Amino acid sequence: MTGTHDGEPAPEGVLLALADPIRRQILNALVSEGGATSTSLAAALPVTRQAVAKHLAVLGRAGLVRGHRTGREVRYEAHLQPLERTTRWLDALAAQWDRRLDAIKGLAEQEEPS
Amino acid sequence: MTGTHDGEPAPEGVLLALADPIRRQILNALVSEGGATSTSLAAALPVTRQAVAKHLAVLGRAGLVRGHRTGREVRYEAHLQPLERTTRWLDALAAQWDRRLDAIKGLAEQEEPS
DNA sequence: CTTATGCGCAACCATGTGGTTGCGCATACC
DNA sequence: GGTATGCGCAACCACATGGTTGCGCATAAG
Repeated sequence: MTGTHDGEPAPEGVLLALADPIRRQILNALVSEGGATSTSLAAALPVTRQAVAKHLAVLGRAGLVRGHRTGREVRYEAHLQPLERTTRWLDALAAQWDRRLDAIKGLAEQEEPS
Repeated sequence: MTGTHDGEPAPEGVLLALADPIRRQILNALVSEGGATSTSLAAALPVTRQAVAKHLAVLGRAGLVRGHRTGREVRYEAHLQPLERTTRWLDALAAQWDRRLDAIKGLAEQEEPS
């Protein structure tokens, strides 16, 4: 029972969202400028507004971005909580695996008298 | 000049690899058992050996896994350095964005006398 | 030598993704 | 009122992904 104690449900959405450079650029712009619209974002990126909208949807599903409508505009803002949860999750995962790997290597040395 | 000082080149491969549950299971098994073959991995997973081989290729491209051939078998082992680099990278990213968001919110309060 | 096992390669398929264009609607501007 | 702007929806396209099956080859086992 080598405790796989996961606990938190593995934030796949965040990993997936962050694995794309354009999505990172968008998030970066959102953070730098404290929010923006799909149109303004598209102006600074090499893709159309529609493509940006799709990326925003992905970021939204990951909980990294939320959009508030004001009049005919929709202003998107970054929400970093999921990112921080993911950071901790990843950290824990790496640590756990590291420990397990060390344990195994320790065993190997013991049971192999050379 | 709000220093984007990236420094490290953003480990997309690792994020992408880790965003898939099966790939995580594979990596987990590799860590737990100190290495395995595509065949033995497939036996414990709901997919064929070929599918596992493809996942191993993805993990390999991310530098998370390396395979050594011994006779007719190929034993794959986990390599965690890229994972740790990614952890640090993600951590730095989150911290940076957090600081920038705080800065922006600070400004907003200042220039808006209510 | 013959058989069994483990891998790699290739074809194939369904689905998802990232991108585009075009259109219609609602809100703001004059 | 009419015009311009911002968005959402839908169709469409090319390509990547995740999966399968089938085959052939090389190494181990009998």
